Amino acid sequence: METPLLLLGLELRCPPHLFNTHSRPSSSLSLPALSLRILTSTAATISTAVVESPATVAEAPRSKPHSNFYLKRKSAISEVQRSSDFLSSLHRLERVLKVQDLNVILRDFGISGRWQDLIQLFDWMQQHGKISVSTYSSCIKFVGAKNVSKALEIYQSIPDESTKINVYICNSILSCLVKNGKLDSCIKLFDQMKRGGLKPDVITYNTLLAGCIKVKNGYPKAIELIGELPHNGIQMDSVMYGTVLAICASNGRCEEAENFIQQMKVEGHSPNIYHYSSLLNSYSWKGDYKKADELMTEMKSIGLVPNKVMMTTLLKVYIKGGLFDRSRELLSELESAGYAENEMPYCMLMDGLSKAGKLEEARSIFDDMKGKGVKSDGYANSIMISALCRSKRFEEAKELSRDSETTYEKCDLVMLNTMLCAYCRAGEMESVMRMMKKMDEQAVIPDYNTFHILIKYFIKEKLHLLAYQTTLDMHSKGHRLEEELCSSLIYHLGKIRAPSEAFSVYNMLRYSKRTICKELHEKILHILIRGNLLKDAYIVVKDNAKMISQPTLKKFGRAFMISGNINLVNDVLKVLHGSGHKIDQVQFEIAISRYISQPDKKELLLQLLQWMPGQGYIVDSSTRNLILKNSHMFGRLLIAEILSKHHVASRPPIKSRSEPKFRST
DNA sequence: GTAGGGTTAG
Repeated sequence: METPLLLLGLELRCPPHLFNTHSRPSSSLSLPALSLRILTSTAATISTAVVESPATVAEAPRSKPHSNFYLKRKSAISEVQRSSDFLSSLHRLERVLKVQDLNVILRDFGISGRWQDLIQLFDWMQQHGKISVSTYSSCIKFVGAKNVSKALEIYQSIPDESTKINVYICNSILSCLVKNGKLDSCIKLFDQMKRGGLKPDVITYNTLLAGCIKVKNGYPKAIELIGELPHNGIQMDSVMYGTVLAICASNGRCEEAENFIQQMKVEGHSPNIYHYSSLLNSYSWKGDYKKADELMTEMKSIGLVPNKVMMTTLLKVYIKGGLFDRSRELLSELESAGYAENEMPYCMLMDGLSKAGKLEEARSIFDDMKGKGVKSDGYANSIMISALCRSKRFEEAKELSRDSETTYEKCDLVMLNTMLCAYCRAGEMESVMRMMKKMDEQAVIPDYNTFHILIKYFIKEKLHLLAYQTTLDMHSKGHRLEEELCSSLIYHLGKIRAPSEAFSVYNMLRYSKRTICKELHEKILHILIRGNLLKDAYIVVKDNAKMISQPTLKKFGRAFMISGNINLVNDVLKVLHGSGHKIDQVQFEIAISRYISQPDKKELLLQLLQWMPGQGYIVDSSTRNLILKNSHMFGRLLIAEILSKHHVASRPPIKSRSEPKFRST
């Protein structure tokens, strides 16, 4: 709910024209970026020199006594920080405190979580014109950690266009968006900033890249961003290689990860434990334990000691590679190193074993873990419940769910879903309802899985209308519907004579932009015809005629001729014919007799009769007689003229006259 | 006087 609102908010609050300024940042403002670039891209000797000089400058004042004014400012800062009514202290010390002093206080408020004070101070600084670039960047950083839209509001409130494209401020707001998982809006804003004249630096790009790590489609986006670097004169640094490697790893691109490691070595950066961790993680996708072992050897040879993350990741590789004996050994190593104090590595192994069909071995890890008193938040139980369900041991799964409910007060969505699933599979209606109530009470927002589990269960319990309601709910919450489940629901709704509900499910599926299987059109068509929802049936036919079988089209055509909306009869016939379907005589007969019984539709009858010969159709003799008998209603002359065309058309063409010769005898 | 990186079970 919050996401779309926020995204919309961004667009509303950042109309493009605000960014279309052509002002450029002053040269002094881009200096920090320049010095960073020097720091990161030059040889170690130079960078040492650059780093050392500010350090000596900073130490210099210590030998000299501080000026009176400096000491006054210092004490003013701490007075405001400690004051119970800081606004009045501020008012009193207004003349002493410089902008940078206020910034110090602002950051202090941010670090100690005094949000209200931070906002008040920021407002005060704005009102008194004591505001700088640092004020904005710090304020956005701290506010954004709690409230992104407020941070965006602050960013948008910056009156000066050139300040708005200050790289520090831009990095700060972009980082806020990334940290809140709003990569799309982040990229949008970034593009606007660039158009406004922002000169992004290495940190800007790294911030954006960090946003690509855990999103789907993050890899191509990252590659695109990396492609922009040369154009902006930016060299990748060690941190950026770390980010990029993490992206490769989370997308299973191990070859690309290897290439980046190679490239960074060539550029003179030596990989650290983070770089190696990501490379190792990239091997976990295919469970490439051979490469993982080689990597561990290389890493140790250059003196890096594997840490908890590294060893846990290695465990993941072994599990994925199906090396369960070595996984158990490694788990023991983690235990003795003190790296298995929480349930995570046990969970990984249990899950891997259960997915490999080794339920008993998973169970033994689970019991082992419980016996050791490993700290658990309930995930281990949840994995075990899933494992039991996977092996269709629903009674045990249900028992363990009960157990989890009493042991763990707090349940997250995944745990709730797992228990819900267990109760559904075991057919425990009461418990299912209890879980739903629990979710409601804890204000847990159901996800795709929750809906899927419930719908499947309701269908199983023949609560088809409830399943339908839940599907509507699922759809309205923006979740993708699954075809197989919908198809089953459509079938059952058809059976219980709920054709409009069935059609609504069909439409939700159809308009969620996916290609759906051919049989579904046919299935819904039968339901609609049986339910006499012929106008809806017509829509299905019109859009999918090519995918529907001839007998079903025929069935539809006849049903429509008999009781479909008379004004649509000609359209239906044209659509059927246009799809390549050969309309049979019976359909024309029914249509025409209906027209005759409703003289006010005579125009439609004339249109139909005029249309038929051109498509190779003629009326049969009984229909012809019927028309002639009623021709006074249409004008005898006109009817005679039209029917004469039917007569001509009824004669076989010259070519086919010779056919009987071949066919007979 | 401001901004940036790695692993994790369901």
